Amino acid sequence: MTLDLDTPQPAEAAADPAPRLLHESVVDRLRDMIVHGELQAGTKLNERVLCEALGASRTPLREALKVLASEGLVRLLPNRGAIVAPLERSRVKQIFEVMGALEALAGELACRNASDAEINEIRALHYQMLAHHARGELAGYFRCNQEIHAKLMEASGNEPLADTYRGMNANVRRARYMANLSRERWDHAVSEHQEILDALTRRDGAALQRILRDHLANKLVLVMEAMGPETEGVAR
Amino acid sequence: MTLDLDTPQPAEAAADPAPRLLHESVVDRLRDMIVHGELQAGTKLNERVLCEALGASRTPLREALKVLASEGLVRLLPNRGAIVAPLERSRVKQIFEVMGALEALAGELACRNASDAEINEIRALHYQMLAHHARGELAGYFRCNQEIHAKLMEASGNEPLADTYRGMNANVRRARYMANLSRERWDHAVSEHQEILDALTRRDGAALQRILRDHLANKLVLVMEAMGPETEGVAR
DNA sequence: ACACCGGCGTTTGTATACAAAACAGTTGTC
DNA sequence: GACAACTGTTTTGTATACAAACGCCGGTGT
Repeated sequence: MTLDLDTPQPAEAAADPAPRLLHESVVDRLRDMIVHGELQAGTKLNERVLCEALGASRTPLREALKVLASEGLVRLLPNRGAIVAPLERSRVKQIFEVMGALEALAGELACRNASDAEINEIRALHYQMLAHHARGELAGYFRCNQEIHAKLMEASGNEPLADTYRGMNANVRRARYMANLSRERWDHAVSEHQEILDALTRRDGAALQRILRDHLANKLVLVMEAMGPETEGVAR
Repeated sequence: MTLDLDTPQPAEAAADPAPRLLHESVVDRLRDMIVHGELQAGTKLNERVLCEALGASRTPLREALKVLASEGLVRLLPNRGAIVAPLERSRVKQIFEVMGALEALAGELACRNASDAEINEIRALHYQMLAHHARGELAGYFRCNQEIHAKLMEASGNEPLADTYRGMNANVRRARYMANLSRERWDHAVSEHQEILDALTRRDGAALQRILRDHLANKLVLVMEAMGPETEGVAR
């Protein structure tokens, strides 16, 4: 199947055509495919196949693979091509540790720097998430959840922080999808999100830090359970 | 199923020549040149010139530029080539904020996970650094300083953390060199390092976190002074 | 004189070509 | 019958070729 890469870019104002680099489009598309599980951990990335699938030639594709490798999503095996990076259990744990620190910092900064409009946007997403939760719509819930955390990062006003968080998140999002929430766990996560929103509204940075750290620690437990006792990705 | 404790790859024994990818060598060389100031912020990166200088052809060079761009060291201007990423004042500040959080986490983890041998290695570097300080050798002092912080990251046992820190550090190291230490400031930095070593020796994670955060905050003040009131990098 | 326009050289973006390395299937030998 | 070496094929790693975009410079018109 052919994948439409050359989107007409409806984003920017009509003035600037915003010439996106081809390899960036390829990076984004491949990252999505990996994060969303279309390309599973360990699968071999055959250049010819991907070139045809993405409608690009080898040069931008290989540039994209190098970038994804530097992000940790792809592993380059010298003279043997590339595979989707395996998700090792220990590595996921370590990434969660880092993400915890990053989110805590973001919470502190957001309490200082966020505009009221940004907080209200997060509030809106929060209620949207509650709606999904009430209906038991897991996919929608996850989407809102991710968006809330992304917005929080944005609201911190620290771009390198948000970028770094995004990169880490891409590495573990595959695993996050695996976590199967019991109703009880799910309810608990939602209540934590309520606390997050409250602390942010009060602009209580210290409290928000603590909650965010706990929230992520709890999430880690779920993911670790879901990943099972052994490493998920194929190591070779 | 069986627990494969025996890793299929018996680590990097001396036997394996470890075939490094060409583009990785190029990335490392270019990164060094940027970090050490041979390539100053804003300078145009002409592909042909760099190809000749590095003895590689355009393909691996361009792959390297894409990777460096994803690290934030290079800025790609569509259809207009690449330049060394400018160092904006606000961005340096933000990166320091993130590095502070990362170092604090590393300190906490290192107090839990570091082996005595690792701590002793850091102690050795610390005394080496004191020697440079006593002789007023700024370059040697900086080198030891960087190594101590890198070792601390390593001792945390969290590889993604160390990698992220390295990436951030590469972005601001150019600025760090600019900081001109008065004797007083320098002495203070050294005394902070003494506190760092003490807390690590006591494995007092909470204290180490606090010290590391302060240490980096103080460093930021120096760097900001050195950078002057305006952005340093050429922004065009 | 100044502003606008078109040609020309340079540089980038992309595609393709070539060579070396790895994998698989086969065959020969022990 | 099994193991090892060989060869054909595929796939990667690198280099080069081609086309479009950009910027500069001179010319021309007002």
